[in-house]
Amino acid sequence: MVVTDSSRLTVHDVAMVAGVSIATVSRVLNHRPGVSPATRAKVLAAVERLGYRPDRAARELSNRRHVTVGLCTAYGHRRLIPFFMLFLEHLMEELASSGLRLKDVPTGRDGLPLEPTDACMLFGAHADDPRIADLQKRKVPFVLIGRREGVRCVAADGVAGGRLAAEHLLRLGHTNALHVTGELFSQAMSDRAAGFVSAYDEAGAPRPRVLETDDLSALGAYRAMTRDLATRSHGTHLHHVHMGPAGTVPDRLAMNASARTTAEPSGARGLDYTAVFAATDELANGVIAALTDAGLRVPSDVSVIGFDDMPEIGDELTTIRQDIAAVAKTAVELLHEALNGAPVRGVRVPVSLVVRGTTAERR
Amino acid sequence: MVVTDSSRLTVHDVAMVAGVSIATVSRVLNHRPGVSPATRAKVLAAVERLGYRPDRAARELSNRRHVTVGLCTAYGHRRLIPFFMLFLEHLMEELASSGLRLKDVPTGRDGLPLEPTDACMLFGAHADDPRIADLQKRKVPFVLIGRREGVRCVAADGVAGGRLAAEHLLRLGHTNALHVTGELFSQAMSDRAAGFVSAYDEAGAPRPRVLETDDLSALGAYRAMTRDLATRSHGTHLHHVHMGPAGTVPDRLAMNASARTTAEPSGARGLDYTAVFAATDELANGVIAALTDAGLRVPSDVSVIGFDDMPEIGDELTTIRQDIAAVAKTAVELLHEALNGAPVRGVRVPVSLVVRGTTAERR
DNA sequence: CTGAAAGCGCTAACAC
DNA sequence: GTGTTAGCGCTTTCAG
Repeated sequence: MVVTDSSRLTVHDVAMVAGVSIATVSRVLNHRPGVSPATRAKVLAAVERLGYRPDRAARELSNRRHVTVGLCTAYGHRRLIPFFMLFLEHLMEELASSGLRLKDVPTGRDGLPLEPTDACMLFGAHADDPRIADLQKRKVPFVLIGRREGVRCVAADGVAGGRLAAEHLLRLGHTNALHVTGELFSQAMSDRAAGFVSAYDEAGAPRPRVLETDDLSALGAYRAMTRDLATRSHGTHLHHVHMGPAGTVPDRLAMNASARTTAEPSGARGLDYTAVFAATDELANGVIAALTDAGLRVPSDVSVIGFDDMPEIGDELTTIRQDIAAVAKTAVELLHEALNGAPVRGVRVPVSLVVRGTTAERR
Repeated sequence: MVVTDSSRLTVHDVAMVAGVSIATVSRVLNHRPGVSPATRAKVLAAVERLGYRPDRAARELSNRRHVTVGLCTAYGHRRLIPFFMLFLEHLMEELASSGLRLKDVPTGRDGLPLEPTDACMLFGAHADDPRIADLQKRKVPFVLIGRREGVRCVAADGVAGGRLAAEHLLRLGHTNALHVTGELFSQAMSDRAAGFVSAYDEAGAPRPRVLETDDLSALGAYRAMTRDLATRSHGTHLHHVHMGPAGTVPDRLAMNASARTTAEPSGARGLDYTAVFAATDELANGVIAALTDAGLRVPSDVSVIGFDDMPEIGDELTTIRQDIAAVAKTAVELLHEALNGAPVRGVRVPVSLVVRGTTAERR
């Protein structure tokens, strides 16, 4: 009935190709010391050539000591953020196939795991996240998915992404833009905003207004946009942008980001922008819906660009793609380094612009 | 003799306690034929007494004649539906610990896996889903997460859930209710609606109006509600409810569900309802946001009840809880039955009412 | 430094 | 019916 998968690559295949024993292959794969650089290279070459991926189940079974790694994330919102789920899938895959066992421990309101774990993956750290100090004090090895001086961390390059978005928009003639984002309190959000805004500054274009929402869902963006649209169309009342706690936002952003009004009339309906950069694809979705419901067309009236390149968001959205697989892979490498007490390092994964149908030249 | 690691219970322990061999234990655990009822009972007793749980990794490794089970779901929306992700987690856990390997094969626009798999888990089947016939024709063992005469299926009892919601609302005096739901084309949605509506019918209360949205997200509900609120407040134009293809919706629902207007003035702002039953918690979230943005208070002006009891949705929502773990567990059992060619059966998992803060007595 | 061999916990031939 | 035994793919002593 069921066909056996005889084509499964094993350590034996790799050992054979590399001309070594399976034990050596295993050593190399587990970054174990005591293998000559030459043999190591041979093994890695064989792995590469064969496209070998260790079997997760076998690894788990063999590894007697299970390192459980806890997931520290914002309280109660895990499954509500699709991007996070997507990333998590990659992370679990990487973790599992590197022999580690991800334990999905419940986290308290402070975002820390309620049960003790051998290590931690930290998500969405704030500028002054207390969790980091806590983890350091308790000497729990951890890696931060994000960016932070002096801690082991990895993330997509938000600043570069914001820049790419700005350059794309400017190239299309959108000298007046709006930036819709989550709370700038978050490092990821403020990086993206910083890159975007500074590119506009450097181009000598008016500094984009920043519209923050505390709800990262499409609905959150929709509500914020709709409110903003209503306020703006009256042309008088300035929308109040809620900023994070003082000091957590880069100065260049904190200074009356919302208080500027463009002198020249631009865009449809007297809007002060002709393009929107949303900090995530999901936010972009909400932005587009709000724009559409307000009778504006995308991209002919307003261009919209997102960030992440979530596959589910649709195949029309112009966005900044981040290499989720690479981030996850790096995160796991860093975790191993943490477990082995290697020196701390942070890595930023490059992003790229994906032009699709929601951006167009300014009319 | 093999001395077992004190920390881990194994088949050996069970075999020892039951006074049989490990092979027999394995047979019992895998519902394999050829074990006398007496021995089977002894083994099960031992398992029970020891609290033994088979090791997932070992099972997977040993079961190398992999049965890959594909996931057939709506195209491109997987991660966008939190509830689905939650269910999936349970399902994967069950599948893995029963030795099956869930292969997350990409599905085509028709919802069928693009790569051949040994079996399938089918999600969200429609009344006349072509995928079912296709699977049957190709003789691929499958189980449907949903409800459908004549196929192996399991789901929470939507009809009973709708009923519970109605009874709760009626008990609070809400004789006029609105039902916000996804496309009734979906069996789950129409079951919930049917239970809800028929309970109102039987109570002699006005039949609740049904508001459908093709977007199951909170944003979808928000937009639908907001549009409805705007239309209704003028008190003239009747909102057009889009119904699924003819014949797919129970007659009792299809008949001008939206064409009735209550004679008596009820609720705030001349709304024709004082309570809303949302077909999912996520929809409920959108409904609450829309109500709130329209200046209505929940629950003092309008009561809202959801369905699913998603942990992330917040701890304030009154809802109908479904036992996700039980559904997942049953799904896997059914899949094994399918693999073994056992007779087809369908199971409905009971649901329960969870009263929290979004419902209150009608004023 | 590298290889041979003994399992990790479980399933499934194959014997009895 | 039930027990024996040989692996599943990998890690890891322990020799060489």
